[in-house]
Amino acid sequence: MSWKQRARAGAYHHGNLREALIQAARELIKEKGPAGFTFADAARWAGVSPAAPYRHFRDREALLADVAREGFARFEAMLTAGWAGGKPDPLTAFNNVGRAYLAFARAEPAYYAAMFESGLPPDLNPELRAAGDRAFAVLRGAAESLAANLPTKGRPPALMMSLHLWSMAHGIASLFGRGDAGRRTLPMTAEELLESAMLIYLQGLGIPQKG
Amino acid sequence: MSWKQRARAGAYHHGNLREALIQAARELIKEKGPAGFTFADAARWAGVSPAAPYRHFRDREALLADVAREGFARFEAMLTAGWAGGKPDPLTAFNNVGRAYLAFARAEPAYYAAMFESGLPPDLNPELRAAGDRAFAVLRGAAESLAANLPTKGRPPALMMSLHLWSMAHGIASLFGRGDAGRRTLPMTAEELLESAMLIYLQGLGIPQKG
DNA sequence: TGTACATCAGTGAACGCGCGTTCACTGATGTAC
DNA sequence: TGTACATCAGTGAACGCGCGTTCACTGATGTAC
Repeated sequence: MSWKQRARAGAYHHGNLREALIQAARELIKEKGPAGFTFADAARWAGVSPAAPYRHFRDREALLADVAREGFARFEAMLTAGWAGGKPDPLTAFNNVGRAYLAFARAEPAYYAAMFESGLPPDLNPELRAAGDRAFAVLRGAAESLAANLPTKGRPPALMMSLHLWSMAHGIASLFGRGDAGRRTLPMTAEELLESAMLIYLQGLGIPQKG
Repeated sequence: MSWKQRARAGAYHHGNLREALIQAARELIKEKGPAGFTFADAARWAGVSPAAPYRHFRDREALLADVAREGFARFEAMLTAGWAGGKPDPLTAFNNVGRAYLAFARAEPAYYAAMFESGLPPDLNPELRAAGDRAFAVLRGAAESLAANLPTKGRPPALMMSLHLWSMAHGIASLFGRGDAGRRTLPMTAEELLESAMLIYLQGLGIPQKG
């Protein structure tokens, strides 16, 4: 019978309020943007009193930072899956990382906004910064594998190549590939735009295209 | 003496409150982000009563949209100046458009944020949309001039090339070249990153580099 | 050139509202013995 | 296995505050004659 008592009484101790608040923030950010939610909002969404969130987060910004941190972790996982250890070949896998970037931005507009458009200064929050760096490291690893196949002469540093990929994917995602109302319409898909850019870029690097 | 009376009494009729409010919004956005200012804030900054802004803007969002619209107009002017009619040659001028993009983002973080990160849906405000299109038209014109010098065979559409430039410049500016606290540090300048990317990209298009 | 009047652009007081935050509290849970 | 106690995670009432918005108003400006 104790489980039954728990189920009834469970309303008091929420059990996992911390995660519920992050989930609430995501929901509210998706609807109204990173600026469009309040601490009280999140509490209401999670079904607790307005004082409850203070048990878990110092303030609204701390909650927002945790959403961003969690977002970077999922982002990292998605990029890693896109890379797939360089399979079937580094060139294809490199392109797949770009596609994963776009897929994440579209599927998770709330995480994306918290990560990149919330105004949180990346350099002032070490944990957040570290989470972002781990995600970027995936891009860098991919660029390094790809660079290894290039002729040494005139080869750009892998770090730079990874920053090129990051910037291009980020620009396309922010302008044309977002999952919220800020998206600009385009006479092609975001994926096609990225793929065409990568094609020309890789050609410039001297990487032979598949025929 | 009438000028003196004006100077004293001028406090009543502000004279150019509309512009003053836009200026106030820019100042406040620069400090605290697009979400970080209120209608009352702007009025206070401009030195008028909290009811005064209603004579000029329906609400906060209308003011924000006007900031963005004005921003796009200045952006367009800056890109046009960068292009400089394709002088000294289309290739150099094309790169200069990219530099102008970065320069604007760095020099005008408030405009940039209002234009691209305020959450205003671009497709729901025709005037705003038109202002953005005019700015983009500069990129497109530049890409068309550049494309005219390319071998016809395998040449990508100029529209696509201009979208590539836009996305890359935007990605770099948003991540590494912004003028506010959201900037990520980088082991090179944003300009160097853009230039290196363009170099590879143009090589991929078969455009001979200058030696 | 002067006067009367309409219009415009601001005032300032007032309001209801929701937010952030604090506080003493209490119900539920975990643990020592 | 049961009991006492400490700790934890929530309540709910309260507060001060600033915001958005309305309102009747008034000072300044422009214009007709």
